[in-house]
Amino acid sequence: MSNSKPNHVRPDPDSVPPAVVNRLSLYLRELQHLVRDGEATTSSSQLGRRLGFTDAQVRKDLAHFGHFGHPGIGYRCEELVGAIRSILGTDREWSVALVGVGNLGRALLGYRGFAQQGFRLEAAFDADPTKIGSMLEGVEVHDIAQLAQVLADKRIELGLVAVPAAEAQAVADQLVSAGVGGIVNFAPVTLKVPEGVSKVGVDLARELEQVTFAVANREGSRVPRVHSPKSD
Amino acid sequence: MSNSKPNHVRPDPDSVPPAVVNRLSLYLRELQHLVRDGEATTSSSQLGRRLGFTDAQVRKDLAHFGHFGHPGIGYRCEELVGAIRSILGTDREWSVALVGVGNLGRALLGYRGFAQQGFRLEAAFDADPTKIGSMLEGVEVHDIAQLAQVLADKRIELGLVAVPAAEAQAVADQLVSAGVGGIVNFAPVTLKVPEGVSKVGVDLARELEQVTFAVANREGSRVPRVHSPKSD
DNA sequence: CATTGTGAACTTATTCACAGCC
DNA sequence: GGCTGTGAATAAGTTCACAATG
Repeated sequence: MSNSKPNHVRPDPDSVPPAVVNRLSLYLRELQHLVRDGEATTSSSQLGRRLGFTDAQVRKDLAHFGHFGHPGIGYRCEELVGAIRSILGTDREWSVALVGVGNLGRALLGYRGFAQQGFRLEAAFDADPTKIGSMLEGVEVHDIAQLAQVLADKRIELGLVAVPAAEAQAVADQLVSAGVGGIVNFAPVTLKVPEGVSKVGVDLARELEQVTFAVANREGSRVPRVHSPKSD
Repeated sequence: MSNSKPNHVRPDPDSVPPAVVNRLSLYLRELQHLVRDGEATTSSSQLGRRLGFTDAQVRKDLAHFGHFGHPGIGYRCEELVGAIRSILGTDREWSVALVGVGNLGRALLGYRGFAQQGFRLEAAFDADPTKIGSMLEGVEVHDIAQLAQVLADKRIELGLVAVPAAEAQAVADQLVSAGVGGIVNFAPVTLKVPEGVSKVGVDLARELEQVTFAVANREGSRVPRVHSPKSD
C-alpha cells in the first residue's frame, strides 16, 4: 500500500527553495549518523553546529514542512529521520536505470550508498556491443536501443546519465520519452529537459573548480611552484 | 613571468558568494562549448538562455571580477574563457592526489574530464596491501602511510577523498597536515577542515534525493503521457 | 542599435529575539 | 533550564531599467 498519510505539510515543490531541499538531505544524513551513534534526540543547534548552519536556519527549513520538534526536548532522531525521508520521498524504494557503462558508470553500479538510501539500480544500458548482455554488479547491461522497452517493463522512475558529453542530450531525451521523472546527469553539459522532469547535474571538474577558486584567490598571488613554508 | 598582472579584479574570495563561483564554472563550460562550435562572440542573454539565468544575472556575476564585455558586441568567447579560467585558477595545471582506490576511486582515476580542465592526478593511495604498488590508469597506488611523504615529493595541492565514510575524516586530517589547499570529498559525511582549507562535498545519494523530492511531491498531478509542446 | 555595466528597486533568504512549552 | 516555532528585522541576491558605448 502506498503511504497515504504523510504527517507533514506538502507544499508545492516549486515553492520550496532548492537550497532548503539541499540542506534537508544534509540534515537527514547527519541524523542517520546520530541514530547510528545511539543518540535519541538532537537539537537545531547541535544539527546546525555539525553542519555549519545556525540553529534558526535549521528550524526555519523544517518549518516549511510542519512541526517536528518538541519544545524543551529538541528533535527525536528517528522521528525526524522518518519525517525527512517522507518529505524527500525516500521513505520508499526507487527504481533507477543507468545509461553509460564506462568508467564512471561502472563505479555508480557498484556504489553501495545508493542501496543504503533505497535506490535500486535495476538496469544498465550501453551502445558498445562488447558490453551488451554482460552482467556488472548483478545488473544486466542492455542495448541502449532497448531503453524504452526495458524501462517500461521494469517501471524505472529515475535515470543516471554517464555517457560522453556529446551523447548526453540524446540519452536524456530517450529517458524522458521513456517516462522517467528525473535525471542525474554526470556529463559536463547542460541538459534540456521538459517541465515536469527534474534534473541534477554533477560535473566532477566543476566541483574541483569550486575548490581551486578558493585556493587560487586565497594566499598571496599565483606562485604555485614554490612549496609554501608552513611554519605552524 | 606569467605570474603577475591578472587583468581582472581579485576580490577576497570569501566576499564572493559561492553561488556566483558555481555559476562562473557553468559559464566557462558553456563558453568552451561555444568555442568548440566555432562561435567568436556571445552575449549575456545567449549565455543566460542556455543555462536558465537572466542576462542581468550573467552580467552581475562577471562584474564581481571586472569588465569583460564589449558594449554592442557582447563577449568574445576565447577572451572570456581566459578570464574565467584565470579567476577560477584553472589557467594553470593543478596536482591532485586521490585517496581510496575502490569502485569510485578507480573511476575518478580514469575520468578524462579532469585532465581536460588541467587537473593532473599524480598519486593514489589505499590501505589495502593487495592494491599498494599497482598501477591504475598510469598512476601508482601508494600505501596510505606514505601519504605525507609522497604529497610533499610531488607537491600535491588538492585531494580527492573516496574512502568509506568511517575513514573519511582521518584521511582528510592527513591531507590537511600534508598541506593540501582543498579537498573534494565523495564520502557521505560532513568533513571538518580548518580555516584556510577549502572543501566541496559530493554525495551521490544526496544528489538523487534532490530529484526524488521534486518527483515525489509532484505526484498527484500525474500527467498522462501527453505530447508536451517543445519549449526552450 | 544591440549590448554592456550598474545604481535602484525589488525579492528572497537568513538571523534575531522572544512568547510559549516541556 | 533548554528548546521550538515564528513574526519582525536584517542581509543577501536578483531583476529592472537606462545611460554609456563601440
